[in-house]
Amino acid sequence: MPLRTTASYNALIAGYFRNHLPDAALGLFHRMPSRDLGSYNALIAGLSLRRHTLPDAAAALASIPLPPSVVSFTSLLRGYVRHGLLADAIRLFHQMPERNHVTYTVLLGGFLDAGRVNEARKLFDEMPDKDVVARTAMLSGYCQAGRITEARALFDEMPKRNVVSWTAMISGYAQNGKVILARKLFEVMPDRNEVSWTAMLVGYIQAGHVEDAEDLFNAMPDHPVAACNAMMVGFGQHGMVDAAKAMFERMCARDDGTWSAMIKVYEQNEFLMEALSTFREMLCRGIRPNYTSFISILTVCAALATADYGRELHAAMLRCSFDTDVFAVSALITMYIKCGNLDKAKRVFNMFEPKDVVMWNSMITGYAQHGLGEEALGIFDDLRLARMAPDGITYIGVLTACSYTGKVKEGREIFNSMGMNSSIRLGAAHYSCMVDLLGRAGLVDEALDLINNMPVEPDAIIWGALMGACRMHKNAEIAEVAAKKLLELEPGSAGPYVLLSHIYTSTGRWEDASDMRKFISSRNLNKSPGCSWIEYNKMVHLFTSGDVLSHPEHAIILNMLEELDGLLMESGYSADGSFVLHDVDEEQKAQSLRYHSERQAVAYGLLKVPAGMPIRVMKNLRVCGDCHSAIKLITKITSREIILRDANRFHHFKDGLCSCRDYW
DNA sequence: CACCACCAAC
Repeated sequence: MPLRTTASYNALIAGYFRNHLPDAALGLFHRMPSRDLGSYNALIAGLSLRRHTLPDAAAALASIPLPPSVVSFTSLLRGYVRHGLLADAIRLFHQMPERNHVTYTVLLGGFLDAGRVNEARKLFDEMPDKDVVARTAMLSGYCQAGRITEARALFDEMPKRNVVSWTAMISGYAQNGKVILARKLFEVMPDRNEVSWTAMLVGYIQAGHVEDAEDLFNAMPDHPVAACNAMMVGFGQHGMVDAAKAMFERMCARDDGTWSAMIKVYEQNEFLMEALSTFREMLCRGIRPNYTSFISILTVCAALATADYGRELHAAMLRCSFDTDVFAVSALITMYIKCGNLDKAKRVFNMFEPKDVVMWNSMITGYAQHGLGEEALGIFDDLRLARMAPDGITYIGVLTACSYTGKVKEGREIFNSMGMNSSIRLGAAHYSCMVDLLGRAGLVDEALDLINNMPVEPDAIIWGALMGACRMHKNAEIAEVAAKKLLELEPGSAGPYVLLSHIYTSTGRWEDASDMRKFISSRNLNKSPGCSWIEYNKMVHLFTSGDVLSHPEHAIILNMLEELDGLLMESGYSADGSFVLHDVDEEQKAQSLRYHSERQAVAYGLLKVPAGMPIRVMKNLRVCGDCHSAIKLITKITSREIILRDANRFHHFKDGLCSCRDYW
């Protein structure tokens, strides 16, 4: 048996740590015949990889029987930086007996990751001998902060540049929307590696130039996995799912990023089932999901509202220690919200520190979607107490909450306060929230006034909000104004015609209504198909409007639907026929109200979901008004609780009432 | 120790 050197043991220890086998590494460390400083350094570096073993790394450093070297200290410093413990890193840096250029560069990276660019620059200036690595780190720090002029100045000042510095500068231009400048540098750089090619490729993809990206991809000497992954994402962003899938299938060397890119492509293009099955296939092949694939799959879960699967994912995330990442936890919160589990969402939210603005927004928007105005405003107050700066999306959430709960006074105050806050740019989305708020509250004239005086061009969403308000408050005159504008902006869509005919009907203008109906049926207008689904027994059961027969258990579903009809009739319910018309845009070929997809899903839920458990139904479009009334009554007759998530919001039905208070 | 990919809210 060959004699093993201490150095080879040390290398093996480092390898075990890198491959997520800390126990094997520790075992070997304790078993090895003799240890040198390199062994202790490997141990410290390994224990610094995971956040929860950082204290062990610090203890190991303190207990080395030999005098520690710069490398020993720097390994722990790297651990602190990696896990965002910048205060500890700074403290350690100052305690260190000596520092080399690596030490400086590690801490520099810490400042840059935290966005503390000016402090990074201060440290950089204090650095005795600045090597090309430190310069490049500083340069890319400026680029990430969007300070491209300073980055370029640093680049021009550099005494020596290597391919990494060139690539950093190219990437900086590319990420800051200067793809032409990036290309110019790319053309003149002395030598390129595959990272340079990939950086340029990503520049094109982020600028939305898929064709240029494809040309560059074809010109590349070889195709690194990162470039293929980026290309897939680029295809996905342009709806080219087939191209992305072809790339995925052609690739022989896939990494975890490839899998998460494929899942992301499916998720983004609403191929939700494909996203789920791809994630499952990845697990089957024994590939550890990285946190990005968790994020994508949580987003899929949120869209499908598969609560049980979502809970499983949460458990898996905890096992992988991904619950420390803001992005992943935000996705988790949104998943719980969209699955209707607000308590759990709030608990996850409360536990996570430090929260970023997106996380606050997730929570505020979540409450708004559930029609919980008080709670949304409460979180908004907490946000301000925490001295967190709200952004434009925060206000969309808060205004939506006010709108859904009729808080006109609060909404007006908040809207006006936005104008004072110079860091918030008032966009069309904010105006549409406000138009919606005023319109729902019956202040249709004021809403029209607001539109006429707004500084940005009103879009289809704004006119649509006004139109909806007109229908709610039976204002045919303003509805016609809004419809005309809507038809200019979106000539192919059926929505405005349908709304208009509905308003004519409800205001007694029968002839106009009839003309409108004829017009709608004579033209082939865009109608999106309505569908609803329900998660049962780890499966998603999908129902489409007017088509009961495609479900394998259609016989019992039909029975249930008929039974429900009988019960509804007995309690004096009569179908509101006016919604048949309204539903032309919502339900493709709606033949009968009771075949609406949400009604089928509710029937299936009543059959399958155990008594005492709420029935959770999802719908891709806005809930039909007649179904809304029927479901209210169903909860009273059957003493069941039904939670329906439609395209806009949640409806919690219980004891014959809905949480939206019929205001939606 | 620096350059490329996979990443949350509307």
